[in-house]
Amino acid sequence: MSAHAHRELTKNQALVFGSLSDAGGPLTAYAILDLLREDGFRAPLQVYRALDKLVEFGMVHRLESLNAFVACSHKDCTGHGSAAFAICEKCGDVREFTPDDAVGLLKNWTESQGFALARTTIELRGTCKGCVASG
Amino acid sequence: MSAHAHRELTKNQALVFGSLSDAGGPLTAYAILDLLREDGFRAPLQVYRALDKLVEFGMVHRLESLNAFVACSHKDCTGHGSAAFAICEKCGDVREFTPDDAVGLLKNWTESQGFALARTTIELRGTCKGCVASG
DNA sequence: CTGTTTATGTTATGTTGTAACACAGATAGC
DNA sequence: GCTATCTGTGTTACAACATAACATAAACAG
Repeated sequence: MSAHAHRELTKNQALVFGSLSDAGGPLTAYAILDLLREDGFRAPLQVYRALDKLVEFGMVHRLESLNAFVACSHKDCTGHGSAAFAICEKCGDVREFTPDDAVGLLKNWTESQGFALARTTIELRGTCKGCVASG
Repeated sequence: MSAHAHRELTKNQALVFGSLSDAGGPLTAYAILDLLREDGFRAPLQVYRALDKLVEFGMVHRLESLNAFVACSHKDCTGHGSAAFAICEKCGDVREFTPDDAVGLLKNWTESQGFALARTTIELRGTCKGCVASG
């Protein structure tokens, strides 16, 4: 059982996380809302409030450059290092990875500047291997 | 004379770039629109179209996590490496820097995956030196 | 001088995200 | 039991960010 399940999610949080897990890729908040209308969701705030908590828990990541959200691909997201994302602009696939070496260098820079780092956003846009091959 | 000026900007592009340069920090498209109403701007598209070109030219960067835009801090932006940004959540200050070492490691990862990298987004959130000291 | 490309102006609309207020359920302390 | 508080929820309305579609004009190559 994944560490995610250790946390007691509320009903709405579980529904939203389930949508993202089932999707296997990024969804916008409004896409989630549409998926959950049959479960009683009526308004964007129901989605955004659940997403806020899930992001806080580390179970969901926000993709700033897509205005979308994705379930963390790790079994246990809490406490892992900063995530990065490779986003294919052809097929929309998103690969999460953890570039500890690159993040370490960025941390070195922030420390040298006296900048107290709270959160990193690293998003790489391009074309994935499959789409390069077929395109 | 900076390399930026080498390029012949259209009237709207020059107005938008001037706003961002004068601001010395990030502005949203609608903030730019309000600044330029006295110059005849009436609609968001006038701003977005100019921003699209300025970003394409490398003279302006988009900050994905702020939905805002900032003039490149380099004299000659064309052709320089990928930029990164340290964004202070207290005072809103944005520092642009060029972490070639970290970007190099990210490129190594993409190459090992067969991912054709087109563009990197690196945005660091936290508290700048001044705000750490005063807070 | 005509076809093409690029920039522009304008209206309307689409997409993403929050404010404000009301209510329900759990629970800790008296 | 009772009430204070905290968290989650439901709903309406709205704010903020971005683009579609269509029309006009200026620049320029052939």
